[in-house]
Amino acid sequence: MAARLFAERGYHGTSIGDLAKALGVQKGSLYAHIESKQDLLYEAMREGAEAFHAALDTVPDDLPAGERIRLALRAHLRVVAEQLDVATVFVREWRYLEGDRAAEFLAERRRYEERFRAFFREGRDRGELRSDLDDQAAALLVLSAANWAYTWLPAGADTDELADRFYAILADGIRGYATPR
Amino acid sequence: MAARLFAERGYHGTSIGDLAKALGVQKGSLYAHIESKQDLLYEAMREGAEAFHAALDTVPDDLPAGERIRLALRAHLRVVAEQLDVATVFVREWRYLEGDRAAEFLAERRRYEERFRAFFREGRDRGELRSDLDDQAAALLVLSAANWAYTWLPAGADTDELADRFYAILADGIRGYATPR
DNA sequence: CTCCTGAACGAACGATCGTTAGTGTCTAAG
DNA sequence: CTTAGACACTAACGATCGTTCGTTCAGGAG
Repeated sequence: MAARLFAERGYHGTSIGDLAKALGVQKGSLYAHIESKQDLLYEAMREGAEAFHAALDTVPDDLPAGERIRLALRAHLRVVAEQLDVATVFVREWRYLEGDRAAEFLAERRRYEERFRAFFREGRDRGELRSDLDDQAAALLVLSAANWAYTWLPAGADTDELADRFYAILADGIRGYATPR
Repeated sequence: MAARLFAERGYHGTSIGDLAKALGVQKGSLYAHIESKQDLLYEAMREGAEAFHAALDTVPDDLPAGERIRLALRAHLRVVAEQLDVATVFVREWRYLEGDRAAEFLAERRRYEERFRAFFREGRDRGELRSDLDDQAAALLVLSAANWAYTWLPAGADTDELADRFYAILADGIRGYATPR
């Protein structure tokens, strides 16, 4: 609920009064449930972190690297489309977290991105991807597409198909067969 | 100057007092130069729009599509690294623009992204890229990497080399030569 | 029934917000 | 020398901010 307004108007652009009105309640009443506005931001961030990690957990370990990347992209985009508000807070509004909570977010995100990077690194090391693959750049490219998705993904989109289209390009590239190097 | 604080703390997280202090001036004094806080956001957005378009203008028309995409990515990342604050406002803070100015931004961005998409569409139609290329998805992938860059690009990075690394992956893909389809 | 607890209320708090107004000072053109 | 304009100052405006307070009320436990 709070995530929706934070995603819509930004953390600093959303007042306690706005949140209270959205809940049909006086603003003072909110403090029976929270200690501060920061709490609401923190809760939304936690929800996002759990959703993204849970989605990654559904990717089987015993598939080739390419398949795992494709499924990881599917999983990520699904979270964005199904929990757009929470995903938006996780990707964009987290930076208004203060103190330890900002550090906690950064650790959470680092862990998430590292799980992604591992797909590429392991895939190359096992010979399932190009032996000359720049795994850092490749991971960054995919993570960029994933992290930017909240800006354009419509709420009910077919994210599986979209992820597959991204992956097809990523897998084989855009160069024409007959194009000279 | 205003762009720096907007990028750092967000538009709503930056007060007129903050801006005045950064300029070594009393906050009332700012109103000899602007009409409202919105003006500063608008100016930063305009600066960003001009920088990105000017960068795209440096890409020659008479190169193969692949080269133009590579150079466009170079140009974009260079703007992000060299004008990080303004780029951040253009990519993230624009949404706090009100009224006509929000619409103006959207038109500006649509135009920019369309120039990018044209590289892919024309490249495929001319046979310089894969004939079965999903140009919409490919453009979205590159634009995502471009638009996300402000979150991780260090200020003095070698963006040309980075752009080339991205392009190498985009051009030939990540799949191993011996990997079965 | 009484008691306790959780939740909501309405009013108020001090702080800060963006903005305006009136005044003073410096500079450069007439 | 006078004047106009640009720019900075201080002070204050009404509005809104996040938060606290004392109170009321409903419902379940004893």
